[in-house]
Amino acid sequence: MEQRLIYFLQISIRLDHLKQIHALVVREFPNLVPDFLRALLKQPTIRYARRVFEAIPQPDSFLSNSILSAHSKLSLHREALEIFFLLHRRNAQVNIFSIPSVLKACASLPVSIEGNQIHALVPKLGFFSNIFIQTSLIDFYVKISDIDSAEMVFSEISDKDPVPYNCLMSGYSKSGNVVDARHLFDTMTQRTASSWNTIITCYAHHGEFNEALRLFELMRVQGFQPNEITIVTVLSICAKVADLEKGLKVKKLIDNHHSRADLIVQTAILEMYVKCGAVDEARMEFNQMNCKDVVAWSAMIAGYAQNGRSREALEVFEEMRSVCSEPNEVTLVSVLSACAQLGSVEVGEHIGNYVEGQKLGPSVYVDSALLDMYSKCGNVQKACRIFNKMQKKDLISWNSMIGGLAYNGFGEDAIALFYKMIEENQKPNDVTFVGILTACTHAGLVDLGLQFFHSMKSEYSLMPKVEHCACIVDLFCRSGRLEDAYHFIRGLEIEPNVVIWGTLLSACRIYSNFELAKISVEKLLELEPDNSSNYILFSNMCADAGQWEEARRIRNLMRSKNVRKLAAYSWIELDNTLHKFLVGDKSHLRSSEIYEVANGLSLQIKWVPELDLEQPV
DNA sequence: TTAGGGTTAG
Repeated sequence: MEQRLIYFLQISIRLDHLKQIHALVVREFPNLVPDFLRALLKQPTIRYARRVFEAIPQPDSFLSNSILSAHSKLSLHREALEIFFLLHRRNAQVNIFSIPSVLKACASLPVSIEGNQIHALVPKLGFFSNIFIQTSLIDFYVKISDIDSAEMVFSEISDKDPVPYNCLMSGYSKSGNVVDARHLFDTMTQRTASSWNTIITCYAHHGEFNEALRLFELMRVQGFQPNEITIVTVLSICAKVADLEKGLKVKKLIDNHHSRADLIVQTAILEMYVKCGAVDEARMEFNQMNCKDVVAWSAMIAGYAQNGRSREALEVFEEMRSVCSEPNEVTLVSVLSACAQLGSVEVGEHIGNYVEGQKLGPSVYVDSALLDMYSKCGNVQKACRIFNKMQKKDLISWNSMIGGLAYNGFGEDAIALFYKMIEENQKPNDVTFVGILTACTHAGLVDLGLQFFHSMKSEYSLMPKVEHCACIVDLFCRSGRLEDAYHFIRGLEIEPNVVIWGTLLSACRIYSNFELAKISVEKLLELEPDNSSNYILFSNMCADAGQWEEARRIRNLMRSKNVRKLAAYSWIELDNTLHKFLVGDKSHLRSSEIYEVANGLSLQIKWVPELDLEQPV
């Protein structure tokens, strides 16, 4: 009978059944109460377990620890803490095993006062130098960013056990102290694969990818077998540096020594392919996965979106929904990013309505992605409504809204929003300045734009990047101040890129400045000798100015380099169908209808150079 | 029954 009861407990999750068994246990088999309780220590029944436990007048320490660790494992940290302090108030048996669980709860919440109280209790309870307690204390202090206390506990350890070293090392890493983390690593006499993982992660988090990869090599030279965590860490580094060759070498290690079945490892391989631009290989990896979790689906969707293949990203999302996989915040953000790139009003509205209908809690990530999508699809009003409704805004929400207003031609609103952002104590970053400088160019506010540009360094300690300089060049060029633009370019500390010279060249065509055009085109032909538009623009200018010899020289140069002109395609979406056509294209069945709709509703028409016509200019 | 390190995003 007793065995059958325990069996029923293991398979029952319905509360009414459990209550019946509980009644039977209490009445007929009181010695089975601890077994009954332990059987309840799983996700669906843990709350009932706690009520049963609290009704036991004097639980032994084994049972108390089981309750504590079960709560801790299920991430019910607040409850674990309450149980511990209840036990302590009741003067119940608390032994050496209780402390790590409850410290883990304090570290995870995190709550520093309670953690400090437990630290103070440790000597009172007679637990002086237990390595598990000391390690948990270090971990707790690391998680509450009290590195001094972590160091103090560490200095009391006489044992050379690597785990506390790993904990403190990760503490140094998290507080940005790479030097001390490395010093600690170097002084370790006993290392484990985890020690190597911690130091490799430390360098990776601080952007020192080459040193991280060097340590990975050293780890193998010293005979340490990389585990799944090493592999995932190193694959993520290969992804960040877009080193496909190295990534493939790491992948080979898995084929030789590890099970490929690990979903996290497979997702890391997928991500490595994605970041190296090998999306088709990523898809193959994705197809090979036996089971796919939400992370794998999201990674594949983001992979297509990040590589400009938005339609495929949306197809994967549809597939995900058709197999009843529940999307999370990250999935939705990736899908919205794909819609934003697509710039399609209809698809954007469709996905936007779906996301808004998901009844998620407020999410700054999803809301920012939503407003970004709406503004990139041209619906700034809707973007503003979302932005205004957001209870919490972070830097990226502000940047998305400022950029959204600026790119849609609402320059003055974008600038007003920037002042509001400063008023609300949100510090801007370099992306914010790309937004407001763009706003100034669209609103023709040259002086204000220059003022913002100079304030980057003087007020916000931000070094202007090449994209900010390009904005200033654009600012001068749009108001016809070509000489100022050129003077500005010459004074730059950073190397001007194709955007900068290209902006100047286009302005030279508009304002017929032949001299500056010549200078710009020479730079452009150096930087991108295969771009046909530079040759064409300049040769047309030469022709306009009657400089036939120069025009011929440029065209010959273009021919000799085998540079061909790309045809400009325009496309429009109508009734969920994408219609593409060339200039003067009469072949499209509904092109007249499309023109009509486009003109009447001022729908977006984008010009995309795409096709090599294989004909000389 | 007790400790450390990893994958997806605007």
